[in-house]
Amino acid sequence: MGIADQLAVNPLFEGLPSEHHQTLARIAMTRSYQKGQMIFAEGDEGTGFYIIQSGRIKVFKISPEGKEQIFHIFGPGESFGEVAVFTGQGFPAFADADAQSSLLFFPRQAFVALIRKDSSLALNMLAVLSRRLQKFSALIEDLSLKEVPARLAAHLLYLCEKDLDANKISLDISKGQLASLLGTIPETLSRIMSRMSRQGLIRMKGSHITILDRQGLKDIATEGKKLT
Amino acid sequence: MGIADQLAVNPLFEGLPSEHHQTLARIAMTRSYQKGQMIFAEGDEGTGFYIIQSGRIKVFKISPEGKEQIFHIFGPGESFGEVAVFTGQGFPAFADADAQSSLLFFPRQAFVALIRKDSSLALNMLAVLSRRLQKFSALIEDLSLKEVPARLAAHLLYLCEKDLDANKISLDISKGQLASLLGTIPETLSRIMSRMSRQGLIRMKGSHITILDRQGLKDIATEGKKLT
DNA sequence: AATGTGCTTTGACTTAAGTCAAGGACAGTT
DNA sequence: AACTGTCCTTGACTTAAGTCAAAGCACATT
Repeated sequence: MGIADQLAVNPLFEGLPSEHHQTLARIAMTRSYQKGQMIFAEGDEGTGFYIIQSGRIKVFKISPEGKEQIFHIFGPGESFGEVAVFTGQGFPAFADADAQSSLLFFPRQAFVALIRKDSSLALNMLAVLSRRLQKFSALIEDLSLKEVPARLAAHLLYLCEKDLDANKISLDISKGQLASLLGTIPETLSRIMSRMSRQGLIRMKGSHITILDRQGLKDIATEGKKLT
Repeated sequence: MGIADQLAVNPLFEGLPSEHHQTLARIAMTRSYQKGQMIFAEGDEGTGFYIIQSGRIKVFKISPEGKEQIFHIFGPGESFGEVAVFTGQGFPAFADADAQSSLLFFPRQAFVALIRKDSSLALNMLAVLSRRLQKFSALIEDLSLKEVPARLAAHLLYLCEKDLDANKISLDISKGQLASLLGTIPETLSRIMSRMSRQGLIRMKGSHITILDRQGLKDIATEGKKLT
């Protein structure tokens, strides 16, 4: 499949005339990254943004003490780094490859020129950024208003819905990373998961989790219901 | 000053041809709100967005237990509620008037039609949303990676820079609201402020704060330095 | 089968921050 | 000047979650 065809099915570019996909494909540059390799650092000049062809990218921040908060883990078809393109300031976070990855890089100048010509592209971009803003709202809400069990419960339900709709989840990230995504540390996550198991809410076997009591999890996630 | 003239100096609309300011002025509707009056609730359908002419608007979420996290307090010239316009989903948070306010409301349909015609408007909107995304990143970082003294120190330094550059700050919001903006509660904020006073970092008199040791605050805000 | 390396779990302890409850301070009103 | 409501502060206590340290597991390699 050519690059233009990949772009045609991306939310950012869908609905655009196909000659624009051609143009986009021409300005895009393919870049490969090893697992663990850094893509950009916080504060780096934002010279463009990325779309993931394959692999997985982690976007995160680090505290002075070295603790890491993962903002998002992006997979194939998703884009990241757009914010710096439009603010003109540096990247607001770090990004590195969580696995061997292949990315498309869109240089800022060329992309802005394109967006100026095609308002559908602009609207698509606005939709993508708006949705990201919504996700961030949810994350802020969770971090400040809910405790860890609620965040975990919500996340498990989310995974369950988006993946296969059954009650089985298989984590594709390590529990340490999940902890960081939830704004906590592995020890705390581990303890809470075993409490949930003990109460019959979930069953755990390695990276395989089965949801046993969906309603119970919902109560913890949304109502103020406590995990004893 | 006519509405079109106000719009001309707004970041969202600057640089646009003046006939567009006329058009925008025509689709905008003026709305007034009493202090404490709700503008929209979380989940409400996003039929448009707002620009503040005068007054002050609070955007926030509420936990099931009733605790409130303020996301942002917007003042004259700032806009809010744009996200719902582009996602098509409901508003992701609550908004109410923190003081008697006068707003301009831009209905979604008409605005999207306009943005479709003028890519400069789209780019301005992208810049505004991107900047908001950056702010959210900072808030997430603070909430999950820093403790309250660091957040407070950072906020005081921020206020000091944006307002008059002297070392005097006068809070224009209540300390209770400041607590919520920092993701904590009034009691905790109060204790930390008095610790900072005791250590000679700041002087406090009502809603007037003087920064005595800028470097000391910086150390607490950015380095992992503790407040004893 | 044995070794090692990197996750994950568990336990004992510490700590930051929240809760509850009681005073103060202050501004506006009568 | 006394009253009232609101906001702010302080104190004693509780609790969620982080730290540190030690096993335990699991999987890959030799």
